[in-house]
Amino acid sequence: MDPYKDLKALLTKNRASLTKPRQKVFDLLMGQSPQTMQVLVKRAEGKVDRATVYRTLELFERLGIVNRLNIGWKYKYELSDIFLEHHHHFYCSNCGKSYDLPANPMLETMVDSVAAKEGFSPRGHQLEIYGHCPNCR
Amino acid sequence: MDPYKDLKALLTKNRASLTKPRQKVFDLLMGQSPQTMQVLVKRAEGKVDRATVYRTLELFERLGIVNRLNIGWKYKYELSDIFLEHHHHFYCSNCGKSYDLPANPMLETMVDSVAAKEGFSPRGHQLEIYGHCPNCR
DNA sequence: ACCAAATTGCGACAAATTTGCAAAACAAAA
DNA sequence: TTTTGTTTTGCAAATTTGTCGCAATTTGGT
Ligand SMILES: [Mn+2]
Ligand SMILES: [Mn+2]
Ligand SMILES: [Zn+2]
Ligand SMILES: [Zn+2]
Repeated sequence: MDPYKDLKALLTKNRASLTKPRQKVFDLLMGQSPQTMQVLVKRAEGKVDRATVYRTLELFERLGIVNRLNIGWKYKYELSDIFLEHHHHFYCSNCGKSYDLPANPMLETMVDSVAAKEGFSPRGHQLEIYGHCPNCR
Repeated sequence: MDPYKDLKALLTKNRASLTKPRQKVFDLLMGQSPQTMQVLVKRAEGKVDRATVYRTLELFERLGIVNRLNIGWKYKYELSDIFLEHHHHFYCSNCGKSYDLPANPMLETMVDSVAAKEGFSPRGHQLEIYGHCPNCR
C-alpha cells in the first residue's frame, strides 16, 4: 500500500503535486518527535535546499499536514492529526524532554465547549502542559 | 504598595536583581496583550538595548515570569499567571485576531489530571484553540 | 514527446538572534 | 559611606535564520 496516499490526496485536492523534495520533507517528519526548522533544514542538507524546506513546511501547514508547536524554547513541527493520532504534549522544564500525552475524549469535548460557549467555532487546538517528568521529580 | 513586589521576590529568590532594564521590560508587558519580540525590542528602543531585551525575556521565561505563546504565525510574550489571570487563547485562522478565553475550573482540573494520570507533575499549561471567531463564521 | 504551469535550487539579501568583552550598576561587607 | 567582588549592561561584530527573484528543472496533462 502507498504510504503517501493521504498526503498525495491532500496535495492534489489543492492543485499541488507530491514532488521529490516534498516527499523527502514528509519522510523527515515521519515517525519522529516534533522537530525544529533548523534540524529539518540540517537533515535535508544536500537533498533539499533550505528555501524549499521553508516553502514546503509553509505549504504543509497551510494544508493542515503539519502542526507548528511551541515546545520549550523553539518552534517544532510535527505531522498533524491526519497522520498521527491526536495528542498533547508534556514538556519537562527540568530535563527539557517533551513527551506525548494521549488524547482524552472527555477533555477534547470540554475544550471545544469552552470555546463554543464564548461564540467561537473551534476547529482544533494545541495543549502544552509543563512541569516535571517522572524521572525528574 | 509596590507593584513590583512579586517580580522582585521571584528575582531575589533566584539570586538575580530587579534592575532598571528589567523593570522597563516588565512595564512593557504590563496590561498588554501578548507581544512579539520584535515589538518589545522596538518599544524598548533608546531605553534598553536589544541584546538586553533578549536576555531579559529569556530570564523571565526561565523564572516563569512570562509565557511564550505560539499565536498564529509568531511567538508572543505575555505575563504569566502570577501577574495575569490564568486564561487560554483562541486564534481565528480567518482574520488572524487572537482572543482571550476565560479559565474554566472544570477544564483546568481535567488538564492537570490527564498529566498526573501518566505520572507527570504538572505546574502549568498553555491551551491554544483555533478556528473561526464570531465575526468570521 | 510536447507544452504550459508548478516547483526547485541558487545566489544575494534582509532580518533576527547570539556573542565577547569592557564599562557600568549592583549587593554585600566593612 | 566606601570598598570590593559579582552581576548586568550596552555596544559592536559575528552568526544564524528567514526571504526573494529568477533561470533551470520537474511535473501533470495532452
Ligand atoms: Mn507529539
Ligand atoms: Mn492572553
Ligand atoms: Zn524531566
Ligand atoms: Zn476572525
